[in-house]
Amino acid sequence: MLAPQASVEEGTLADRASTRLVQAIITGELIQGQKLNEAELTSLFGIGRGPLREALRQLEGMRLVRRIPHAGVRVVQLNKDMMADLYSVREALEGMACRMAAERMTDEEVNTLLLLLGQHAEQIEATDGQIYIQSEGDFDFHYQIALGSRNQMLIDLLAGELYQLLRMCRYRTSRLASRTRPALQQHRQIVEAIADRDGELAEMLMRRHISGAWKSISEMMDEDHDSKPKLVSRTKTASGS
Amino acid sequence: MLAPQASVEEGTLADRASTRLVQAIITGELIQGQKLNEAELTSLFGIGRGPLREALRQLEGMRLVRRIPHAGVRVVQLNKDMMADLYSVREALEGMACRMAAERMTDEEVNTLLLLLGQHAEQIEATDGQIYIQSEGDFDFHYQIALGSRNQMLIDLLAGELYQLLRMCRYRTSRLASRTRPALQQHRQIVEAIADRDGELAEMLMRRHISGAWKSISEMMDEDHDSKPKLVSRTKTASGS
DNA sequence: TATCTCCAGATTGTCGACAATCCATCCTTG
DNA sequence: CAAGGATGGATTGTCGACAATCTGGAGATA
Repeated sequence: MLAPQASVEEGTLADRASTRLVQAIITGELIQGQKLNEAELTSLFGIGRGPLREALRQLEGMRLVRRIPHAGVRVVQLNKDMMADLYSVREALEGMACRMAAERMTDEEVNTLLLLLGQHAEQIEATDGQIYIQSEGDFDFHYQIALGSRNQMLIDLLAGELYQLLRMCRYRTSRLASRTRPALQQHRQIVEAIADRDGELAEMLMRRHISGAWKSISEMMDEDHDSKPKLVSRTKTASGS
Repeated sequence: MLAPQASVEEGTLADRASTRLVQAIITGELIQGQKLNEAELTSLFGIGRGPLREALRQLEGMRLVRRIPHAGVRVVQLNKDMMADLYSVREALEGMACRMAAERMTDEEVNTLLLLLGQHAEQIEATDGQIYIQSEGDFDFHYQIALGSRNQMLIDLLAGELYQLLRMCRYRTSRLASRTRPALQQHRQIVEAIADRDGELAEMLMRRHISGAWKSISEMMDEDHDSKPKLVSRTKTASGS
């Protein structure tokens, strides 16, 4: 279960609880669909219910939990439909971000991207193509491009709520996705287009990169779904409710 | 000032406070940049600080307020950059929504859209082209198209956080935007493309519609900005009681 | 006079206790 | 025995009070 002690000691208790919960949900420490009991969490975190409830409200805004009045909050269920929605939205948003980044990024930022590609290539060689996808935060390729768009709202969306959901997807599908080398190659092409200040091409390549990733993940999920009886889900995979 | 009594009596106090605050911010009852004092709001709403703080966390997630730890929350300042960002994001998102809607909407939904256009035309004639933009909620054209996309994440974004920000923009610029008739004409073309199930064209028309709207608003803001000596100050934004 | 320090008031952050609501179980009743 | 309703426990929603932090100004010192 979750470690009873927080690692950082800065910020308000609500904010700290929020980041801890985000991490716990993304890594799977908190199972999808699991009911989050306030009393348990408060005693676990050693905080009162006030800050905890504020944190939960924040998580609700990030779509990481679903809250039903008088019935508690549950960790979100990442079904295939939701992931498809996420990748579609990312395709539109990151495509735009990529075009803007090509137009607005400084040369230094482009160099940073190139450096990133080098590091990723090394990681792939060192781990034989396993953990490329796991790179996070400042080191994430897509994150850097979002920053380059200079569109704060876009940055907030891609680096905030949608990014957390994406990390959640990656954690659940990392054992499936083994297409790190083609991904790296596509990243190279994208950076090349950005370096050439070719916004149109950069957008197109990014969109293709994301839709291709989804196609690959989608297929692998189907195979995985067939082989295993899968965890407890609602009656049908179709759009619920 | 805000009315001291809530109109609806359902849901938790936090949720009710949230919707009231959203409304107050959008309509300008709460001035942009204004500091939100918890004590004032609690006595005004007749609720405790717990629910109020939860509501404020929620508003923060919608980008309607900015919170600084130990320094309180302020209503967001809608400057031109932020509005430009919003319209860019909308262009990408609504463009995609429009394409998906053309592919996925039922014929009944398309008919609903046509009906909407008729109502809007009537309103324009009745008010001589004034209040078309103000239509909201279920009756909003863009909202209906978002619903037609069948992408829940897209719907949440466009009908949720981004929609509130858009309404806020509209309230601030309604006196400027008098291009209701060309907008209606563009809406007609979009519905036509959707009815023809031509997703590509529908997307393109929607993107052009939104970017055109922004260009118009942007120019009018510049003119308005020149005529007046600016009224937004960074400090001491008179927290009038 | 300008600047620094320190204090008091105000505001935000946090906690514990109480009230309202929901859920599962058991009991009654046909 | 099945169906419906009552009941107790658990959980969420809410409030008031206390602690931590910030802000603004008064006063001292160079």
